[in-house]
Amino acid sequence: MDNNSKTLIVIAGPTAVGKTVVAIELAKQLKTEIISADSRQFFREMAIGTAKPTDEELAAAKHYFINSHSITESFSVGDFEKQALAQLKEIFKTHDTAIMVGGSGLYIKAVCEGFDELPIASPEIRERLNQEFNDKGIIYIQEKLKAADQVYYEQVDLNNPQRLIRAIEVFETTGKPFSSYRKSTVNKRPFKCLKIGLNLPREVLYQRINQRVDAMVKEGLIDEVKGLLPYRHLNALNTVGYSELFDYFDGKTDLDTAIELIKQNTRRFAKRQLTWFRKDKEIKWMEANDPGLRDIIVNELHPL
RNA sequence: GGUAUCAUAGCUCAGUCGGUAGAGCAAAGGACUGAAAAUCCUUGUGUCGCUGGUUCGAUUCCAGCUGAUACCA
Repeated sequence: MDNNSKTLIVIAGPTAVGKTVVAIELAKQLKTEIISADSRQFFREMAIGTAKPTDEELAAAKHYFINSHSITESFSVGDFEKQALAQLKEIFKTHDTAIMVGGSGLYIKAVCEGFDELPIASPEIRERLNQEFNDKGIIYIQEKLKAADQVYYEQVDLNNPQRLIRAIEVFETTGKPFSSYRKSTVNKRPFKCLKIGLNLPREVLYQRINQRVDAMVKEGLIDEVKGLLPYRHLNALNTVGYSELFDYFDGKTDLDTAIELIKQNTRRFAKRQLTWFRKDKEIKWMEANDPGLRDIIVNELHPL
C-alpha cells in the first residue's frame, strides 16, 4: 500500500478543552489507536495533577505514552520523536489512520515535522552550566555564548537562560556552534498529518480549568503531591499543580492561595499553548463543544 | 435622622497647587529545535460616581444628589 494513504489525525488545543474525549470517540469510530503528545502524562508517578485519561477511557481505546515512563528517567522531546515514530510505524502496519492527541506543541512538531540532527548534551555539562549561571549571573552566560556562537547570540532572546545554556552545551559537546545545526529541516514522514485544533471561548475555557482544578483537589491532588515531595527536584515535577503545592508544604502559602495559583498558572499555560498553536497554519480550528465534531473530523479525511 | 471621610483601570490605590491621569496585581499579545505544564519578552484597557455652578478650560474648586464606611443619635 502507498505510504501516502496513511494519515495521522492530530488533536491539539489548550488544556481542559476536551481533547481526550474527542480523541477516544474518534479512535472508536475509526477503530484505531492513540499516541499521547503530552509532556507530563507519560510519567506514571503523576496522575491526578496531569489530568490523564481515566482507566475507563484508557480501556476504551489503546493509548501509547500514558504511564509509559518514570519521573526518574530522562525522557526528552527527541526521545519522544523517535519512539512515537516507531510506534506509528507499527500502528500503520494494520491501520490507515492513527490519532495523536496532546497539548505539547513542541512534541507534536517533533512527530509531524521533526528537528534538525542535534547532539545530546551530557547532563553533567548542563548541570555545570546551570551552576555557573546561578553563581555568575546571566551576563556571564551571555558572554560565554557570544564567544561560542556569534550567530545564535544575535538571534536568541538573551534574557532566557535556558536558551543560552542549551546553545552553549551543544557547543561544548561537539565543538561546533549551535547555529550550525539549525537548518529548520522539515523531515519527510511516511504519513500525512491532519491537524485539528480544538478551542472554546476564553471565558468557557477558563471556567473549565477552574472547575477541573477543584475536582483534582477533591480527588486527592494534595496527597499525590505530598507523596512526591522526595522527588521535587526532578524536572518532571516542575509542573503546574505540583510546584504550587510544594510551596504550600514549605509553608510559603496557605492552601487556598496555592489552589488559586494552580488555577491561574493553568490559565496562563492554556494561553501559551494557544499562542504556540496559532502559529501553526496547518491547524484547522473547531469549536470543542460542537456536537457534530466527530463527524466533521471524519469528513476531513475524505474530501470530496 | 445628624456629622465626618471616601468615590479614579477588572481589583487595591497614587496623582493632577485647575490644562482630560499612572503604579502594583489581574489580564491580553508574542517568542520558543532534546528543560516545553519549562523558560523568556512586550503591552495601560479609563465618561476620574451623577447633575449643575465658577472658569478660556473642572477628574481637580464649590453646591446638590447617589452610594460606601465610621462615629453620634
